[in-house]
Amino acid sequence: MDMDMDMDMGMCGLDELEVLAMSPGGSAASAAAAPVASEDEGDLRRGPWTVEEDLLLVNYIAAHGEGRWNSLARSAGLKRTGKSCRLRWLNYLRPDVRRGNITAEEQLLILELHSRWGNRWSKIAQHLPGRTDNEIKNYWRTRVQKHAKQLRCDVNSRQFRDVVRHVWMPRLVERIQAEYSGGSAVVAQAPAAPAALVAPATTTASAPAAYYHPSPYGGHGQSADGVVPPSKAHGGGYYHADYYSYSEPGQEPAPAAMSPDDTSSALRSSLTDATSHGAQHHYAASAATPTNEGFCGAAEPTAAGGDDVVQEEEEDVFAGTWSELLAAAGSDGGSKIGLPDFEFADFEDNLWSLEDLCLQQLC
DNA sequence: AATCTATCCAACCGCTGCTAG
DNA sequence: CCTAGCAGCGGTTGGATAGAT
Repeated sequence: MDMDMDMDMGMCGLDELEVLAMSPGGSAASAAAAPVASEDEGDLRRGPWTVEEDLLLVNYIAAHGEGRWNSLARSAGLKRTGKSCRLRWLNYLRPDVRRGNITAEEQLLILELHSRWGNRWSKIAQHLPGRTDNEIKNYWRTRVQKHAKQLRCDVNSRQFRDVVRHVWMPRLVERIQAEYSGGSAVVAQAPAAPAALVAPATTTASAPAAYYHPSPYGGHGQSADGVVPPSKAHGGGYYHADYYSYSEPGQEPAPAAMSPDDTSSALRSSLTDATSHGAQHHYAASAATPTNEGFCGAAEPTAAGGDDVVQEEEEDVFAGTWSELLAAAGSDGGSKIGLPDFEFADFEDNLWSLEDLCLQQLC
């Protein structure tokens, strides 16, 4: 786009680069590539944030709180737009932001909530403590859409939604149950401890190290546990080891579900039912409610309406085969069926391995 | 070792809705 | 009621990195 950033390697000394190597925002390379101010738009900076900027922002918010981002940016001495400050804070610097692997529970929740609300990332993120809308959006685009593509169907197509609902989500439920029964369970998925609070060498004495945690990322393939203390949730809510008991900010954590809608309780009951009756079939039954069905075809209220036509066509092409697939997934797993003509071999992610799914459920 | 490709994610942009004046 | 400013949202892009060739 118009990311006409000046590349200025000279802005960082070697010492700073060492610091930047463990700084939020990733690698030293990316930090080193941070642009100096683009001189247009009144000396406003764009591009990757530097450690110094992060500290300015964190320190200012620690002292004055969030909000009024434009004036905050000026007051903090940041040559950034308020928008940019807000984004950096919410997506990266906020102390309760959680990054790293999306757990099976989170995947399940994302799939469920997306089936209800479509690309309402912010709304979905509200139910995933510590996760940002940006991260969920990225997850969806890079992971879920990738698999839809490999299945040769539109991510919003009926076929894909059915596979998600009847095959992948039950599989995730199974996995979660296995984790529960295995003892490691969700507790192991939940962040074990807050990340070490490391302030860069350039941190001033007044820099609130408690607000500054290093990125768990190291670039590509990052896999780090989240950094959210299990009892603290995004937005001030409470996050339990059993996150199906997530309660809204301001509410006391409760042993029973206190979700704003029936999402959490539906998932929990599905899990409970599945525990005693067999995961995938029971979940599939509960997930395939008329409510969810009604969502089909309206997944993207803001998207171009032309997609519906495409989806209809896809249904014509796949309906029979997918019906068989899904029927087999929902009946006794003993029956062999003809598999639709998509490729299995490329799935490396075991959470999403269709090969695995087919072996377990269909073959 | 060099090059290519795929993946991931931070950060940007444009748009919309809200609200204060 | 109108308008400007701001906050927030969703879509998109560019760069870094890892893995494949």
